[in-house]
Amino acid sequence: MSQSTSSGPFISAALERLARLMRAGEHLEGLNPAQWEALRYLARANRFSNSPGALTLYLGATKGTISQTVKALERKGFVSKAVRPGEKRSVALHLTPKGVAALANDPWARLSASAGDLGEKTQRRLAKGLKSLLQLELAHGQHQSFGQCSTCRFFREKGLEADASGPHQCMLLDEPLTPADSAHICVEHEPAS
Amino acid sequence: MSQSTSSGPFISAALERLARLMRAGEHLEGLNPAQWEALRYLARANRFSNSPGALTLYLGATKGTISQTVKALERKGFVSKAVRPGEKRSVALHLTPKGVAALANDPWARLSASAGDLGEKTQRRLAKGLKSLLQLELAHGQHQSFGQCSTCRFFREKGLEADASGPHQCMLLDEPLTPADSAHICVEHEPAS
DNA sequence: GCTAGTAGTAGCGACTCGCTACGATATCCT
DNA sequence: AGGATATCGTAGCGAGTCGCTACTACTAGC
Repeated sequence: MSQSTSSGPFISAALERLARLMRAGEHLEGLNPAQWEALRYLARANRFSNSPGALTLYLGATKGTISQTVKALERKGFVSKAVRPGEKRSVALHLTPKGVAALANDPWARLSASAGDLGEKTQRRLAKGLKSLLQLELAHGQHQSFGQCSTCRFFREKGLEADASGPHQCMLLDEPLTPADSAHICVEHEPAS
Repeated sequence: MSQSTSSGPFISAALERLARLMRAGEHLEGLNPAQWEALRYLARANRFSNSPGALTLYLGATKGTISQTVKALERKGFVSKAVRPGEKRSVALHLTPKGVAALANDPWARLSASAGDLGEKTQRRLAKGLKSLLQLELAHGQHQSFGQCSTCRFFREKGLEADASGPHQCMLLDEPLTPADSAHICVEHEPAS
């Protein structure tokens, strides 16, 4: 387990405080922290992943909570609902123009910018460390990884066989993938070996 | 500002999700996330910093919110209140034995342990990156740094002049500091140049 | 001693969040 | 086909967060 010279306690303390302060600064645009989280997710989710259920898995919350949050976002005009083609139980969530516009004021985007000022080497190391830590946590809690298609074990590049339907393929859902699909994150993602 | 090859977006996304999942796992021991945050702070705060006001600054919340959270912790028996000597307006908060015991099940302590498994170099780099990011964020939001005495510009080592009152001195409050005081975090902390 | 200023509390309204129960669709198994 | 079973989402409850605006109690400056 943990080592004697570990900076583990410092890491978790810094992480906790940083997250807390970001959260406290998220009462903007008429949204609250939970609603920002949902909005950011929907901006990054591909067309297989823009459902309340996927959002539930991503945030580690319960269906009821997410249902309420989505309802609030819809009422405020940041998100619209549509029936998912071929699956009448499910709902497809999309950002409205107002929702997209709101993301320009996302407090976390400012943090991204701050991170960009850090020096390239520091950034890469920080990113690597966070990735490792997140992976450990995901594994521990049995959570989905929600990565991009290109890092998924079900992703197949069509290469020369590429046709009009899209350059790549998802071997799990048996669906063609547009570049846009692949650039976003997916509920079904499983890391490639 | 941010550079073209920046991993800033990945960093903030990983940070956000990690924090969210930790938060979702914090409904334990009859406590909720806000109460855990307060409990952890009080375990780390020195005797100048165990007040509702300091907690307010640390968490970036408002006095009213903290008042409620503290009341809940007191009702549940994790925290006790006492009048602060020489300042009748203020309240000194202390963990009860039950409060100390609860921290053994702190979900974030598990993350500390996970971090300890990361490899020493990765840990140090992660810690350094987080420290830089947190400092940027603190500066941006005009927040207190809440560091340990040894890194504070008001800290003075007494060295040979040390007496029974304690080995070191706080030049701001003009108070002797025990080793325990110095090992905890302080509201009044200002980083040394 | 009067006036600011500071520490903390009280109560309101909007909201989160886990929970249980529920309706609607989908799938599986004879 | 038809019924059991599972999945997707919602409704409503209760406890609690959280920002806000008073408000009380104490302290300090002049």
